[in-house]
Amino acid sequence: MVRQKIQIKKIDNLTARQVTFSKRRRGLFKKAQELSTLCDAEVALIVFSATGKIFDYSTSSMMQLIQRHNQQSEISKKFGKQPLHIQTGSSNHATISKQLADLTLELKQLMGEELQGLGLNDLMKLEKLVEIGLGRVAKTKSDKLLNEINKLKTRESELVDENARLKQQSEMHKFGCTRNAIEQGNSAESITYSHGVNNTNISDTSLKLGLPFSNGN
Amino acid sequence: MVRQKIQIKKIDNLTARQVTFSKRRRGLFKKAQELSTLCDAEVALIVFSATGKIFDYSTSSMMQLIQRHNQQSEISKKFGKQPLHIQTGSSNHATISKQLADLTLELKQLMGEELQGLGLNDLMKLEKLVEIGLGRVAKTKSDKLLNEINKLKTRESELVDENARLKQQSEMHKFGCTRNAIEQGNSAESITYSHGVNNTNISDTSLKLGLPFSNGN
DNA sequence: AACTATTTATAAGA
DNA sequence: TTCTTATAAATAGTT
Repeated sequence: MVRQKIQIKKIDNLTARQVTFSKRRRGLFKKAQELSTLCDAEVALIVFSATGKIFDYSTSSMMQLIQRHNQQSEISKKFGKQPLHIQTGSSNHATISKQLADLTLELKQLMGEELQGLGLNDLMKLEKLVEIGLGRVAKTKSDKLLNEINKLKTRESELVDENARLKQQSEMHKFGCTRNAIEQGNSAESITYSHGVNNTNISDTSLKLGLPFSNGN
Repeated sequence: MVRQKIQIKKIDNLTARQVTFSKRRRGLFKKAQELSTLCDAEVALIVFSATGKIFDYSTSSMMQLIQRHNQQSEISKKFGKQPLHIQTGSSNHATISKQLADLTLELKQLMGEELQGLGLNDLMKLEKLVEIGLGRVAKTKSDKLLNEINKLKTRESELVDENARLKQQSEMHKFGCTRNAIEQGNSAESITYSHGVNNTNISDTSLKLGLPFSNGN
């Protein structure tokens, strides 16, 4: 663009490319700063060099920028509704950027961070959403474990009943000795004691980490 | 900067400010594009006008940019280690921006999205992390429920033992009638049947949604 | 939105 | 990298 006008295409020479990157990067960041100052705009700029080095500028902080934007437009709306996720349909850049910003704060807030700006009402709604989200994961396991508990309780009831019957029989023996001894013995044998217990076993692995996380709905 | 050099401070006149915003914004985006093309760099630029309108530019897409960066620098490193969260200590802009980008992808991936670029190895590591994260929430409840199951199992064992003893006693009665009837009767009464079962009850509320989410560690 | 006088950015060279 | 400088590009003020 100077001694000679250049084509806007990748600079072949590595050194020249690096030099130009350095120069233009600084120019870009300067312009970004000027824009935000002159026009009272919020600017976020991230540049990754070809070698992976990161440079960035943003008015306020990146989080604050995103958060501020979200506060005015998202939370009051979205927290009233249901689904937190973004729609991945649109390929429009502005939409994607906005979704990026929104999602970042949403997820942070779902994890209990960046909550300073929220009112009591928003916090209560957020709490509900977190409960729902976590509940979905937890539900499958809860259901399974509850099922096990119920099986065990049923089994216990059976055993209690049987025990009571045997005890009663025992009492009867105190007074009436062998009366009905043969039929009582048969019914007692129809229950398999240790087998039922083993059926309720759950592998240690799945319990320790809560795995696998099959869909709770 | 032209007919007269201007001060880099907020432009007072609203119309002038809006015009300047429009002009400089276009210039900024052009420069951003040129930088990325000339120097093979990744650029993400987001601008919010004072009125809240959003403008953005990014090489590839915002998500792809973030993802690509993460792929080369984050996943192989971070997925090998443990904590997913950002450290909020540093106020350095570059750090915050990078954390923002990282966190966004991390959280999406933790929720099972944006996984296209990951290799099998990364996916397995990610799966572990998801398991750990979700497991922390689920652990408290699992622990409690496991505890209940174990109580019930212990209780069942007692009942099974008692039942077996009573059954044996019953068998003895078939052949030896009331021999030892008094001492067997006493030991049977020392077990309280229905009380132990009620102690293991868990409120329906806490089970249905998996609430409250008290810390599992 | 267009024009242009000037400032600013920067390519090439040192 | 930094500086120099010739020149392209951006843009403030005006129309």
